[in-house]
Amino acid sequence: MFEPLTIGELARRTGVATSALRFYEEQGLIQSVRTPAGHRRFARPVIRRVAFIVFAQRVGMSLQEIRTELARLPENRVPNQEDWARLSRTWKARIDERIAELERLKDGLTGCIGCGCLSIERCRFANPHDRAGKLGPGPRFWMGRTQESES
Amino acid sequence: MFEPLTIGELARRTGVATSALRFYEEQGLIQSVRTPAGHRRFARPVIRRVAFIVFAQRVGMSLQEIRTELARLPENRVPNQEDWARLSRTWKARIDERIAELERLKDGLTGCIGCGCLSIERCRFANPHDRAGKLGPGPRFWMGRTQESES
DNA sequence: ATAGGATTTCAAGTGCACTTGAAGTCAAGC
DNA sequence: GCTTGACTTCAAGTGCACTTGAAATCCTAT
Repeated sequence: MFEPLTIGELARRTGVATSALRFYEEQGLIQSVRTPAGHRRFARPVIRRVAFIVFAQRVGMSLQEIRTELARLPENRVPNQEDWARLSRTWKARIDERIAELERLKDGLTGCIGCGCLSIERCRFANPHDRAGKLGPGPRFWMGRTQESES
Repeated sequence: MFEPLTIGELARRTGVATSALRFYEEQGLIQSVRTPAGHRRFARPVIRRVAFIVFAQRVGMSLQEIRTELARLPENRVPNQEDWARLSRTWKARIDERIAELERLKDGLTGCIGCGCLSIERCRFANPHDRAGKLGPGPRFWMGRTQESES
């Protein structure tokens, strides 16, 4: 059988720090089995899972969202190529949304800021179609900013 | 003369919370003068500045980077349309970089994850051209992940 | 047998971009 | 005069995605 990986090996193969891998496991994004001594052993398909996490983060997704997405993979067997391809397809759509948003922002840079008639209040570019996002504290990157100005 | 704005008015006109506006001022991103009573009064061009901050954040820039960018505006006079248009041009270029990166990620989703031959170690998509970014703790969104795996 | 590296857990710290709360001052309407 | 709301400062808290450090254990090589 294929040898499972130690956390150090997984770190080297994915470029993700061991501390991050432990964190991902704690958050339920990846799994491991333990040796009698309590050391983690990661099955080789975990590499791909971690790779996906890295990709998705760079697209701008939170670990929360990524967990939800990974949950769509089969649990009772090793995900095959088609499973990953299916996930990838929905993510491509998400990336396209991001790209579309960036295009809008680019236009808005001319329409709202570059020009003289700035009216950010009703600017369709700055707040494209009110994505429902987490409001509240913390970075709000990519989050639609709704009417939360105050009162 | 044009009436300056109270912090509440600026908040309403930009959709940014007063607490955030105070934070931006503290961080040197915007400025105000004070009334005899110590209340802030914002000149009207500040609206545009705040709008730019909101845009730039949605593109994925940190306040640090935005401050640097805003520093390119003239300090001794109210920025005119050409000043803003100049800033906007460089930002359009940045947005295009982001879009290009997203396109690469989209390809990588097929090349690295969707297909069967995953080799994240030397994946050109996951780590396109090693942007020098802050490494270390904190979210690393959009940051090039360099060889920081561990020894 | 022992040194050195890899691993474990757990608690606490970090950076960013804010928000929240307390305690007080100021301004406008009744 | 009094309430109401907007404003002030300052300290502390929040959410995310981790990292760092301490103290202990495990594995490997000499």
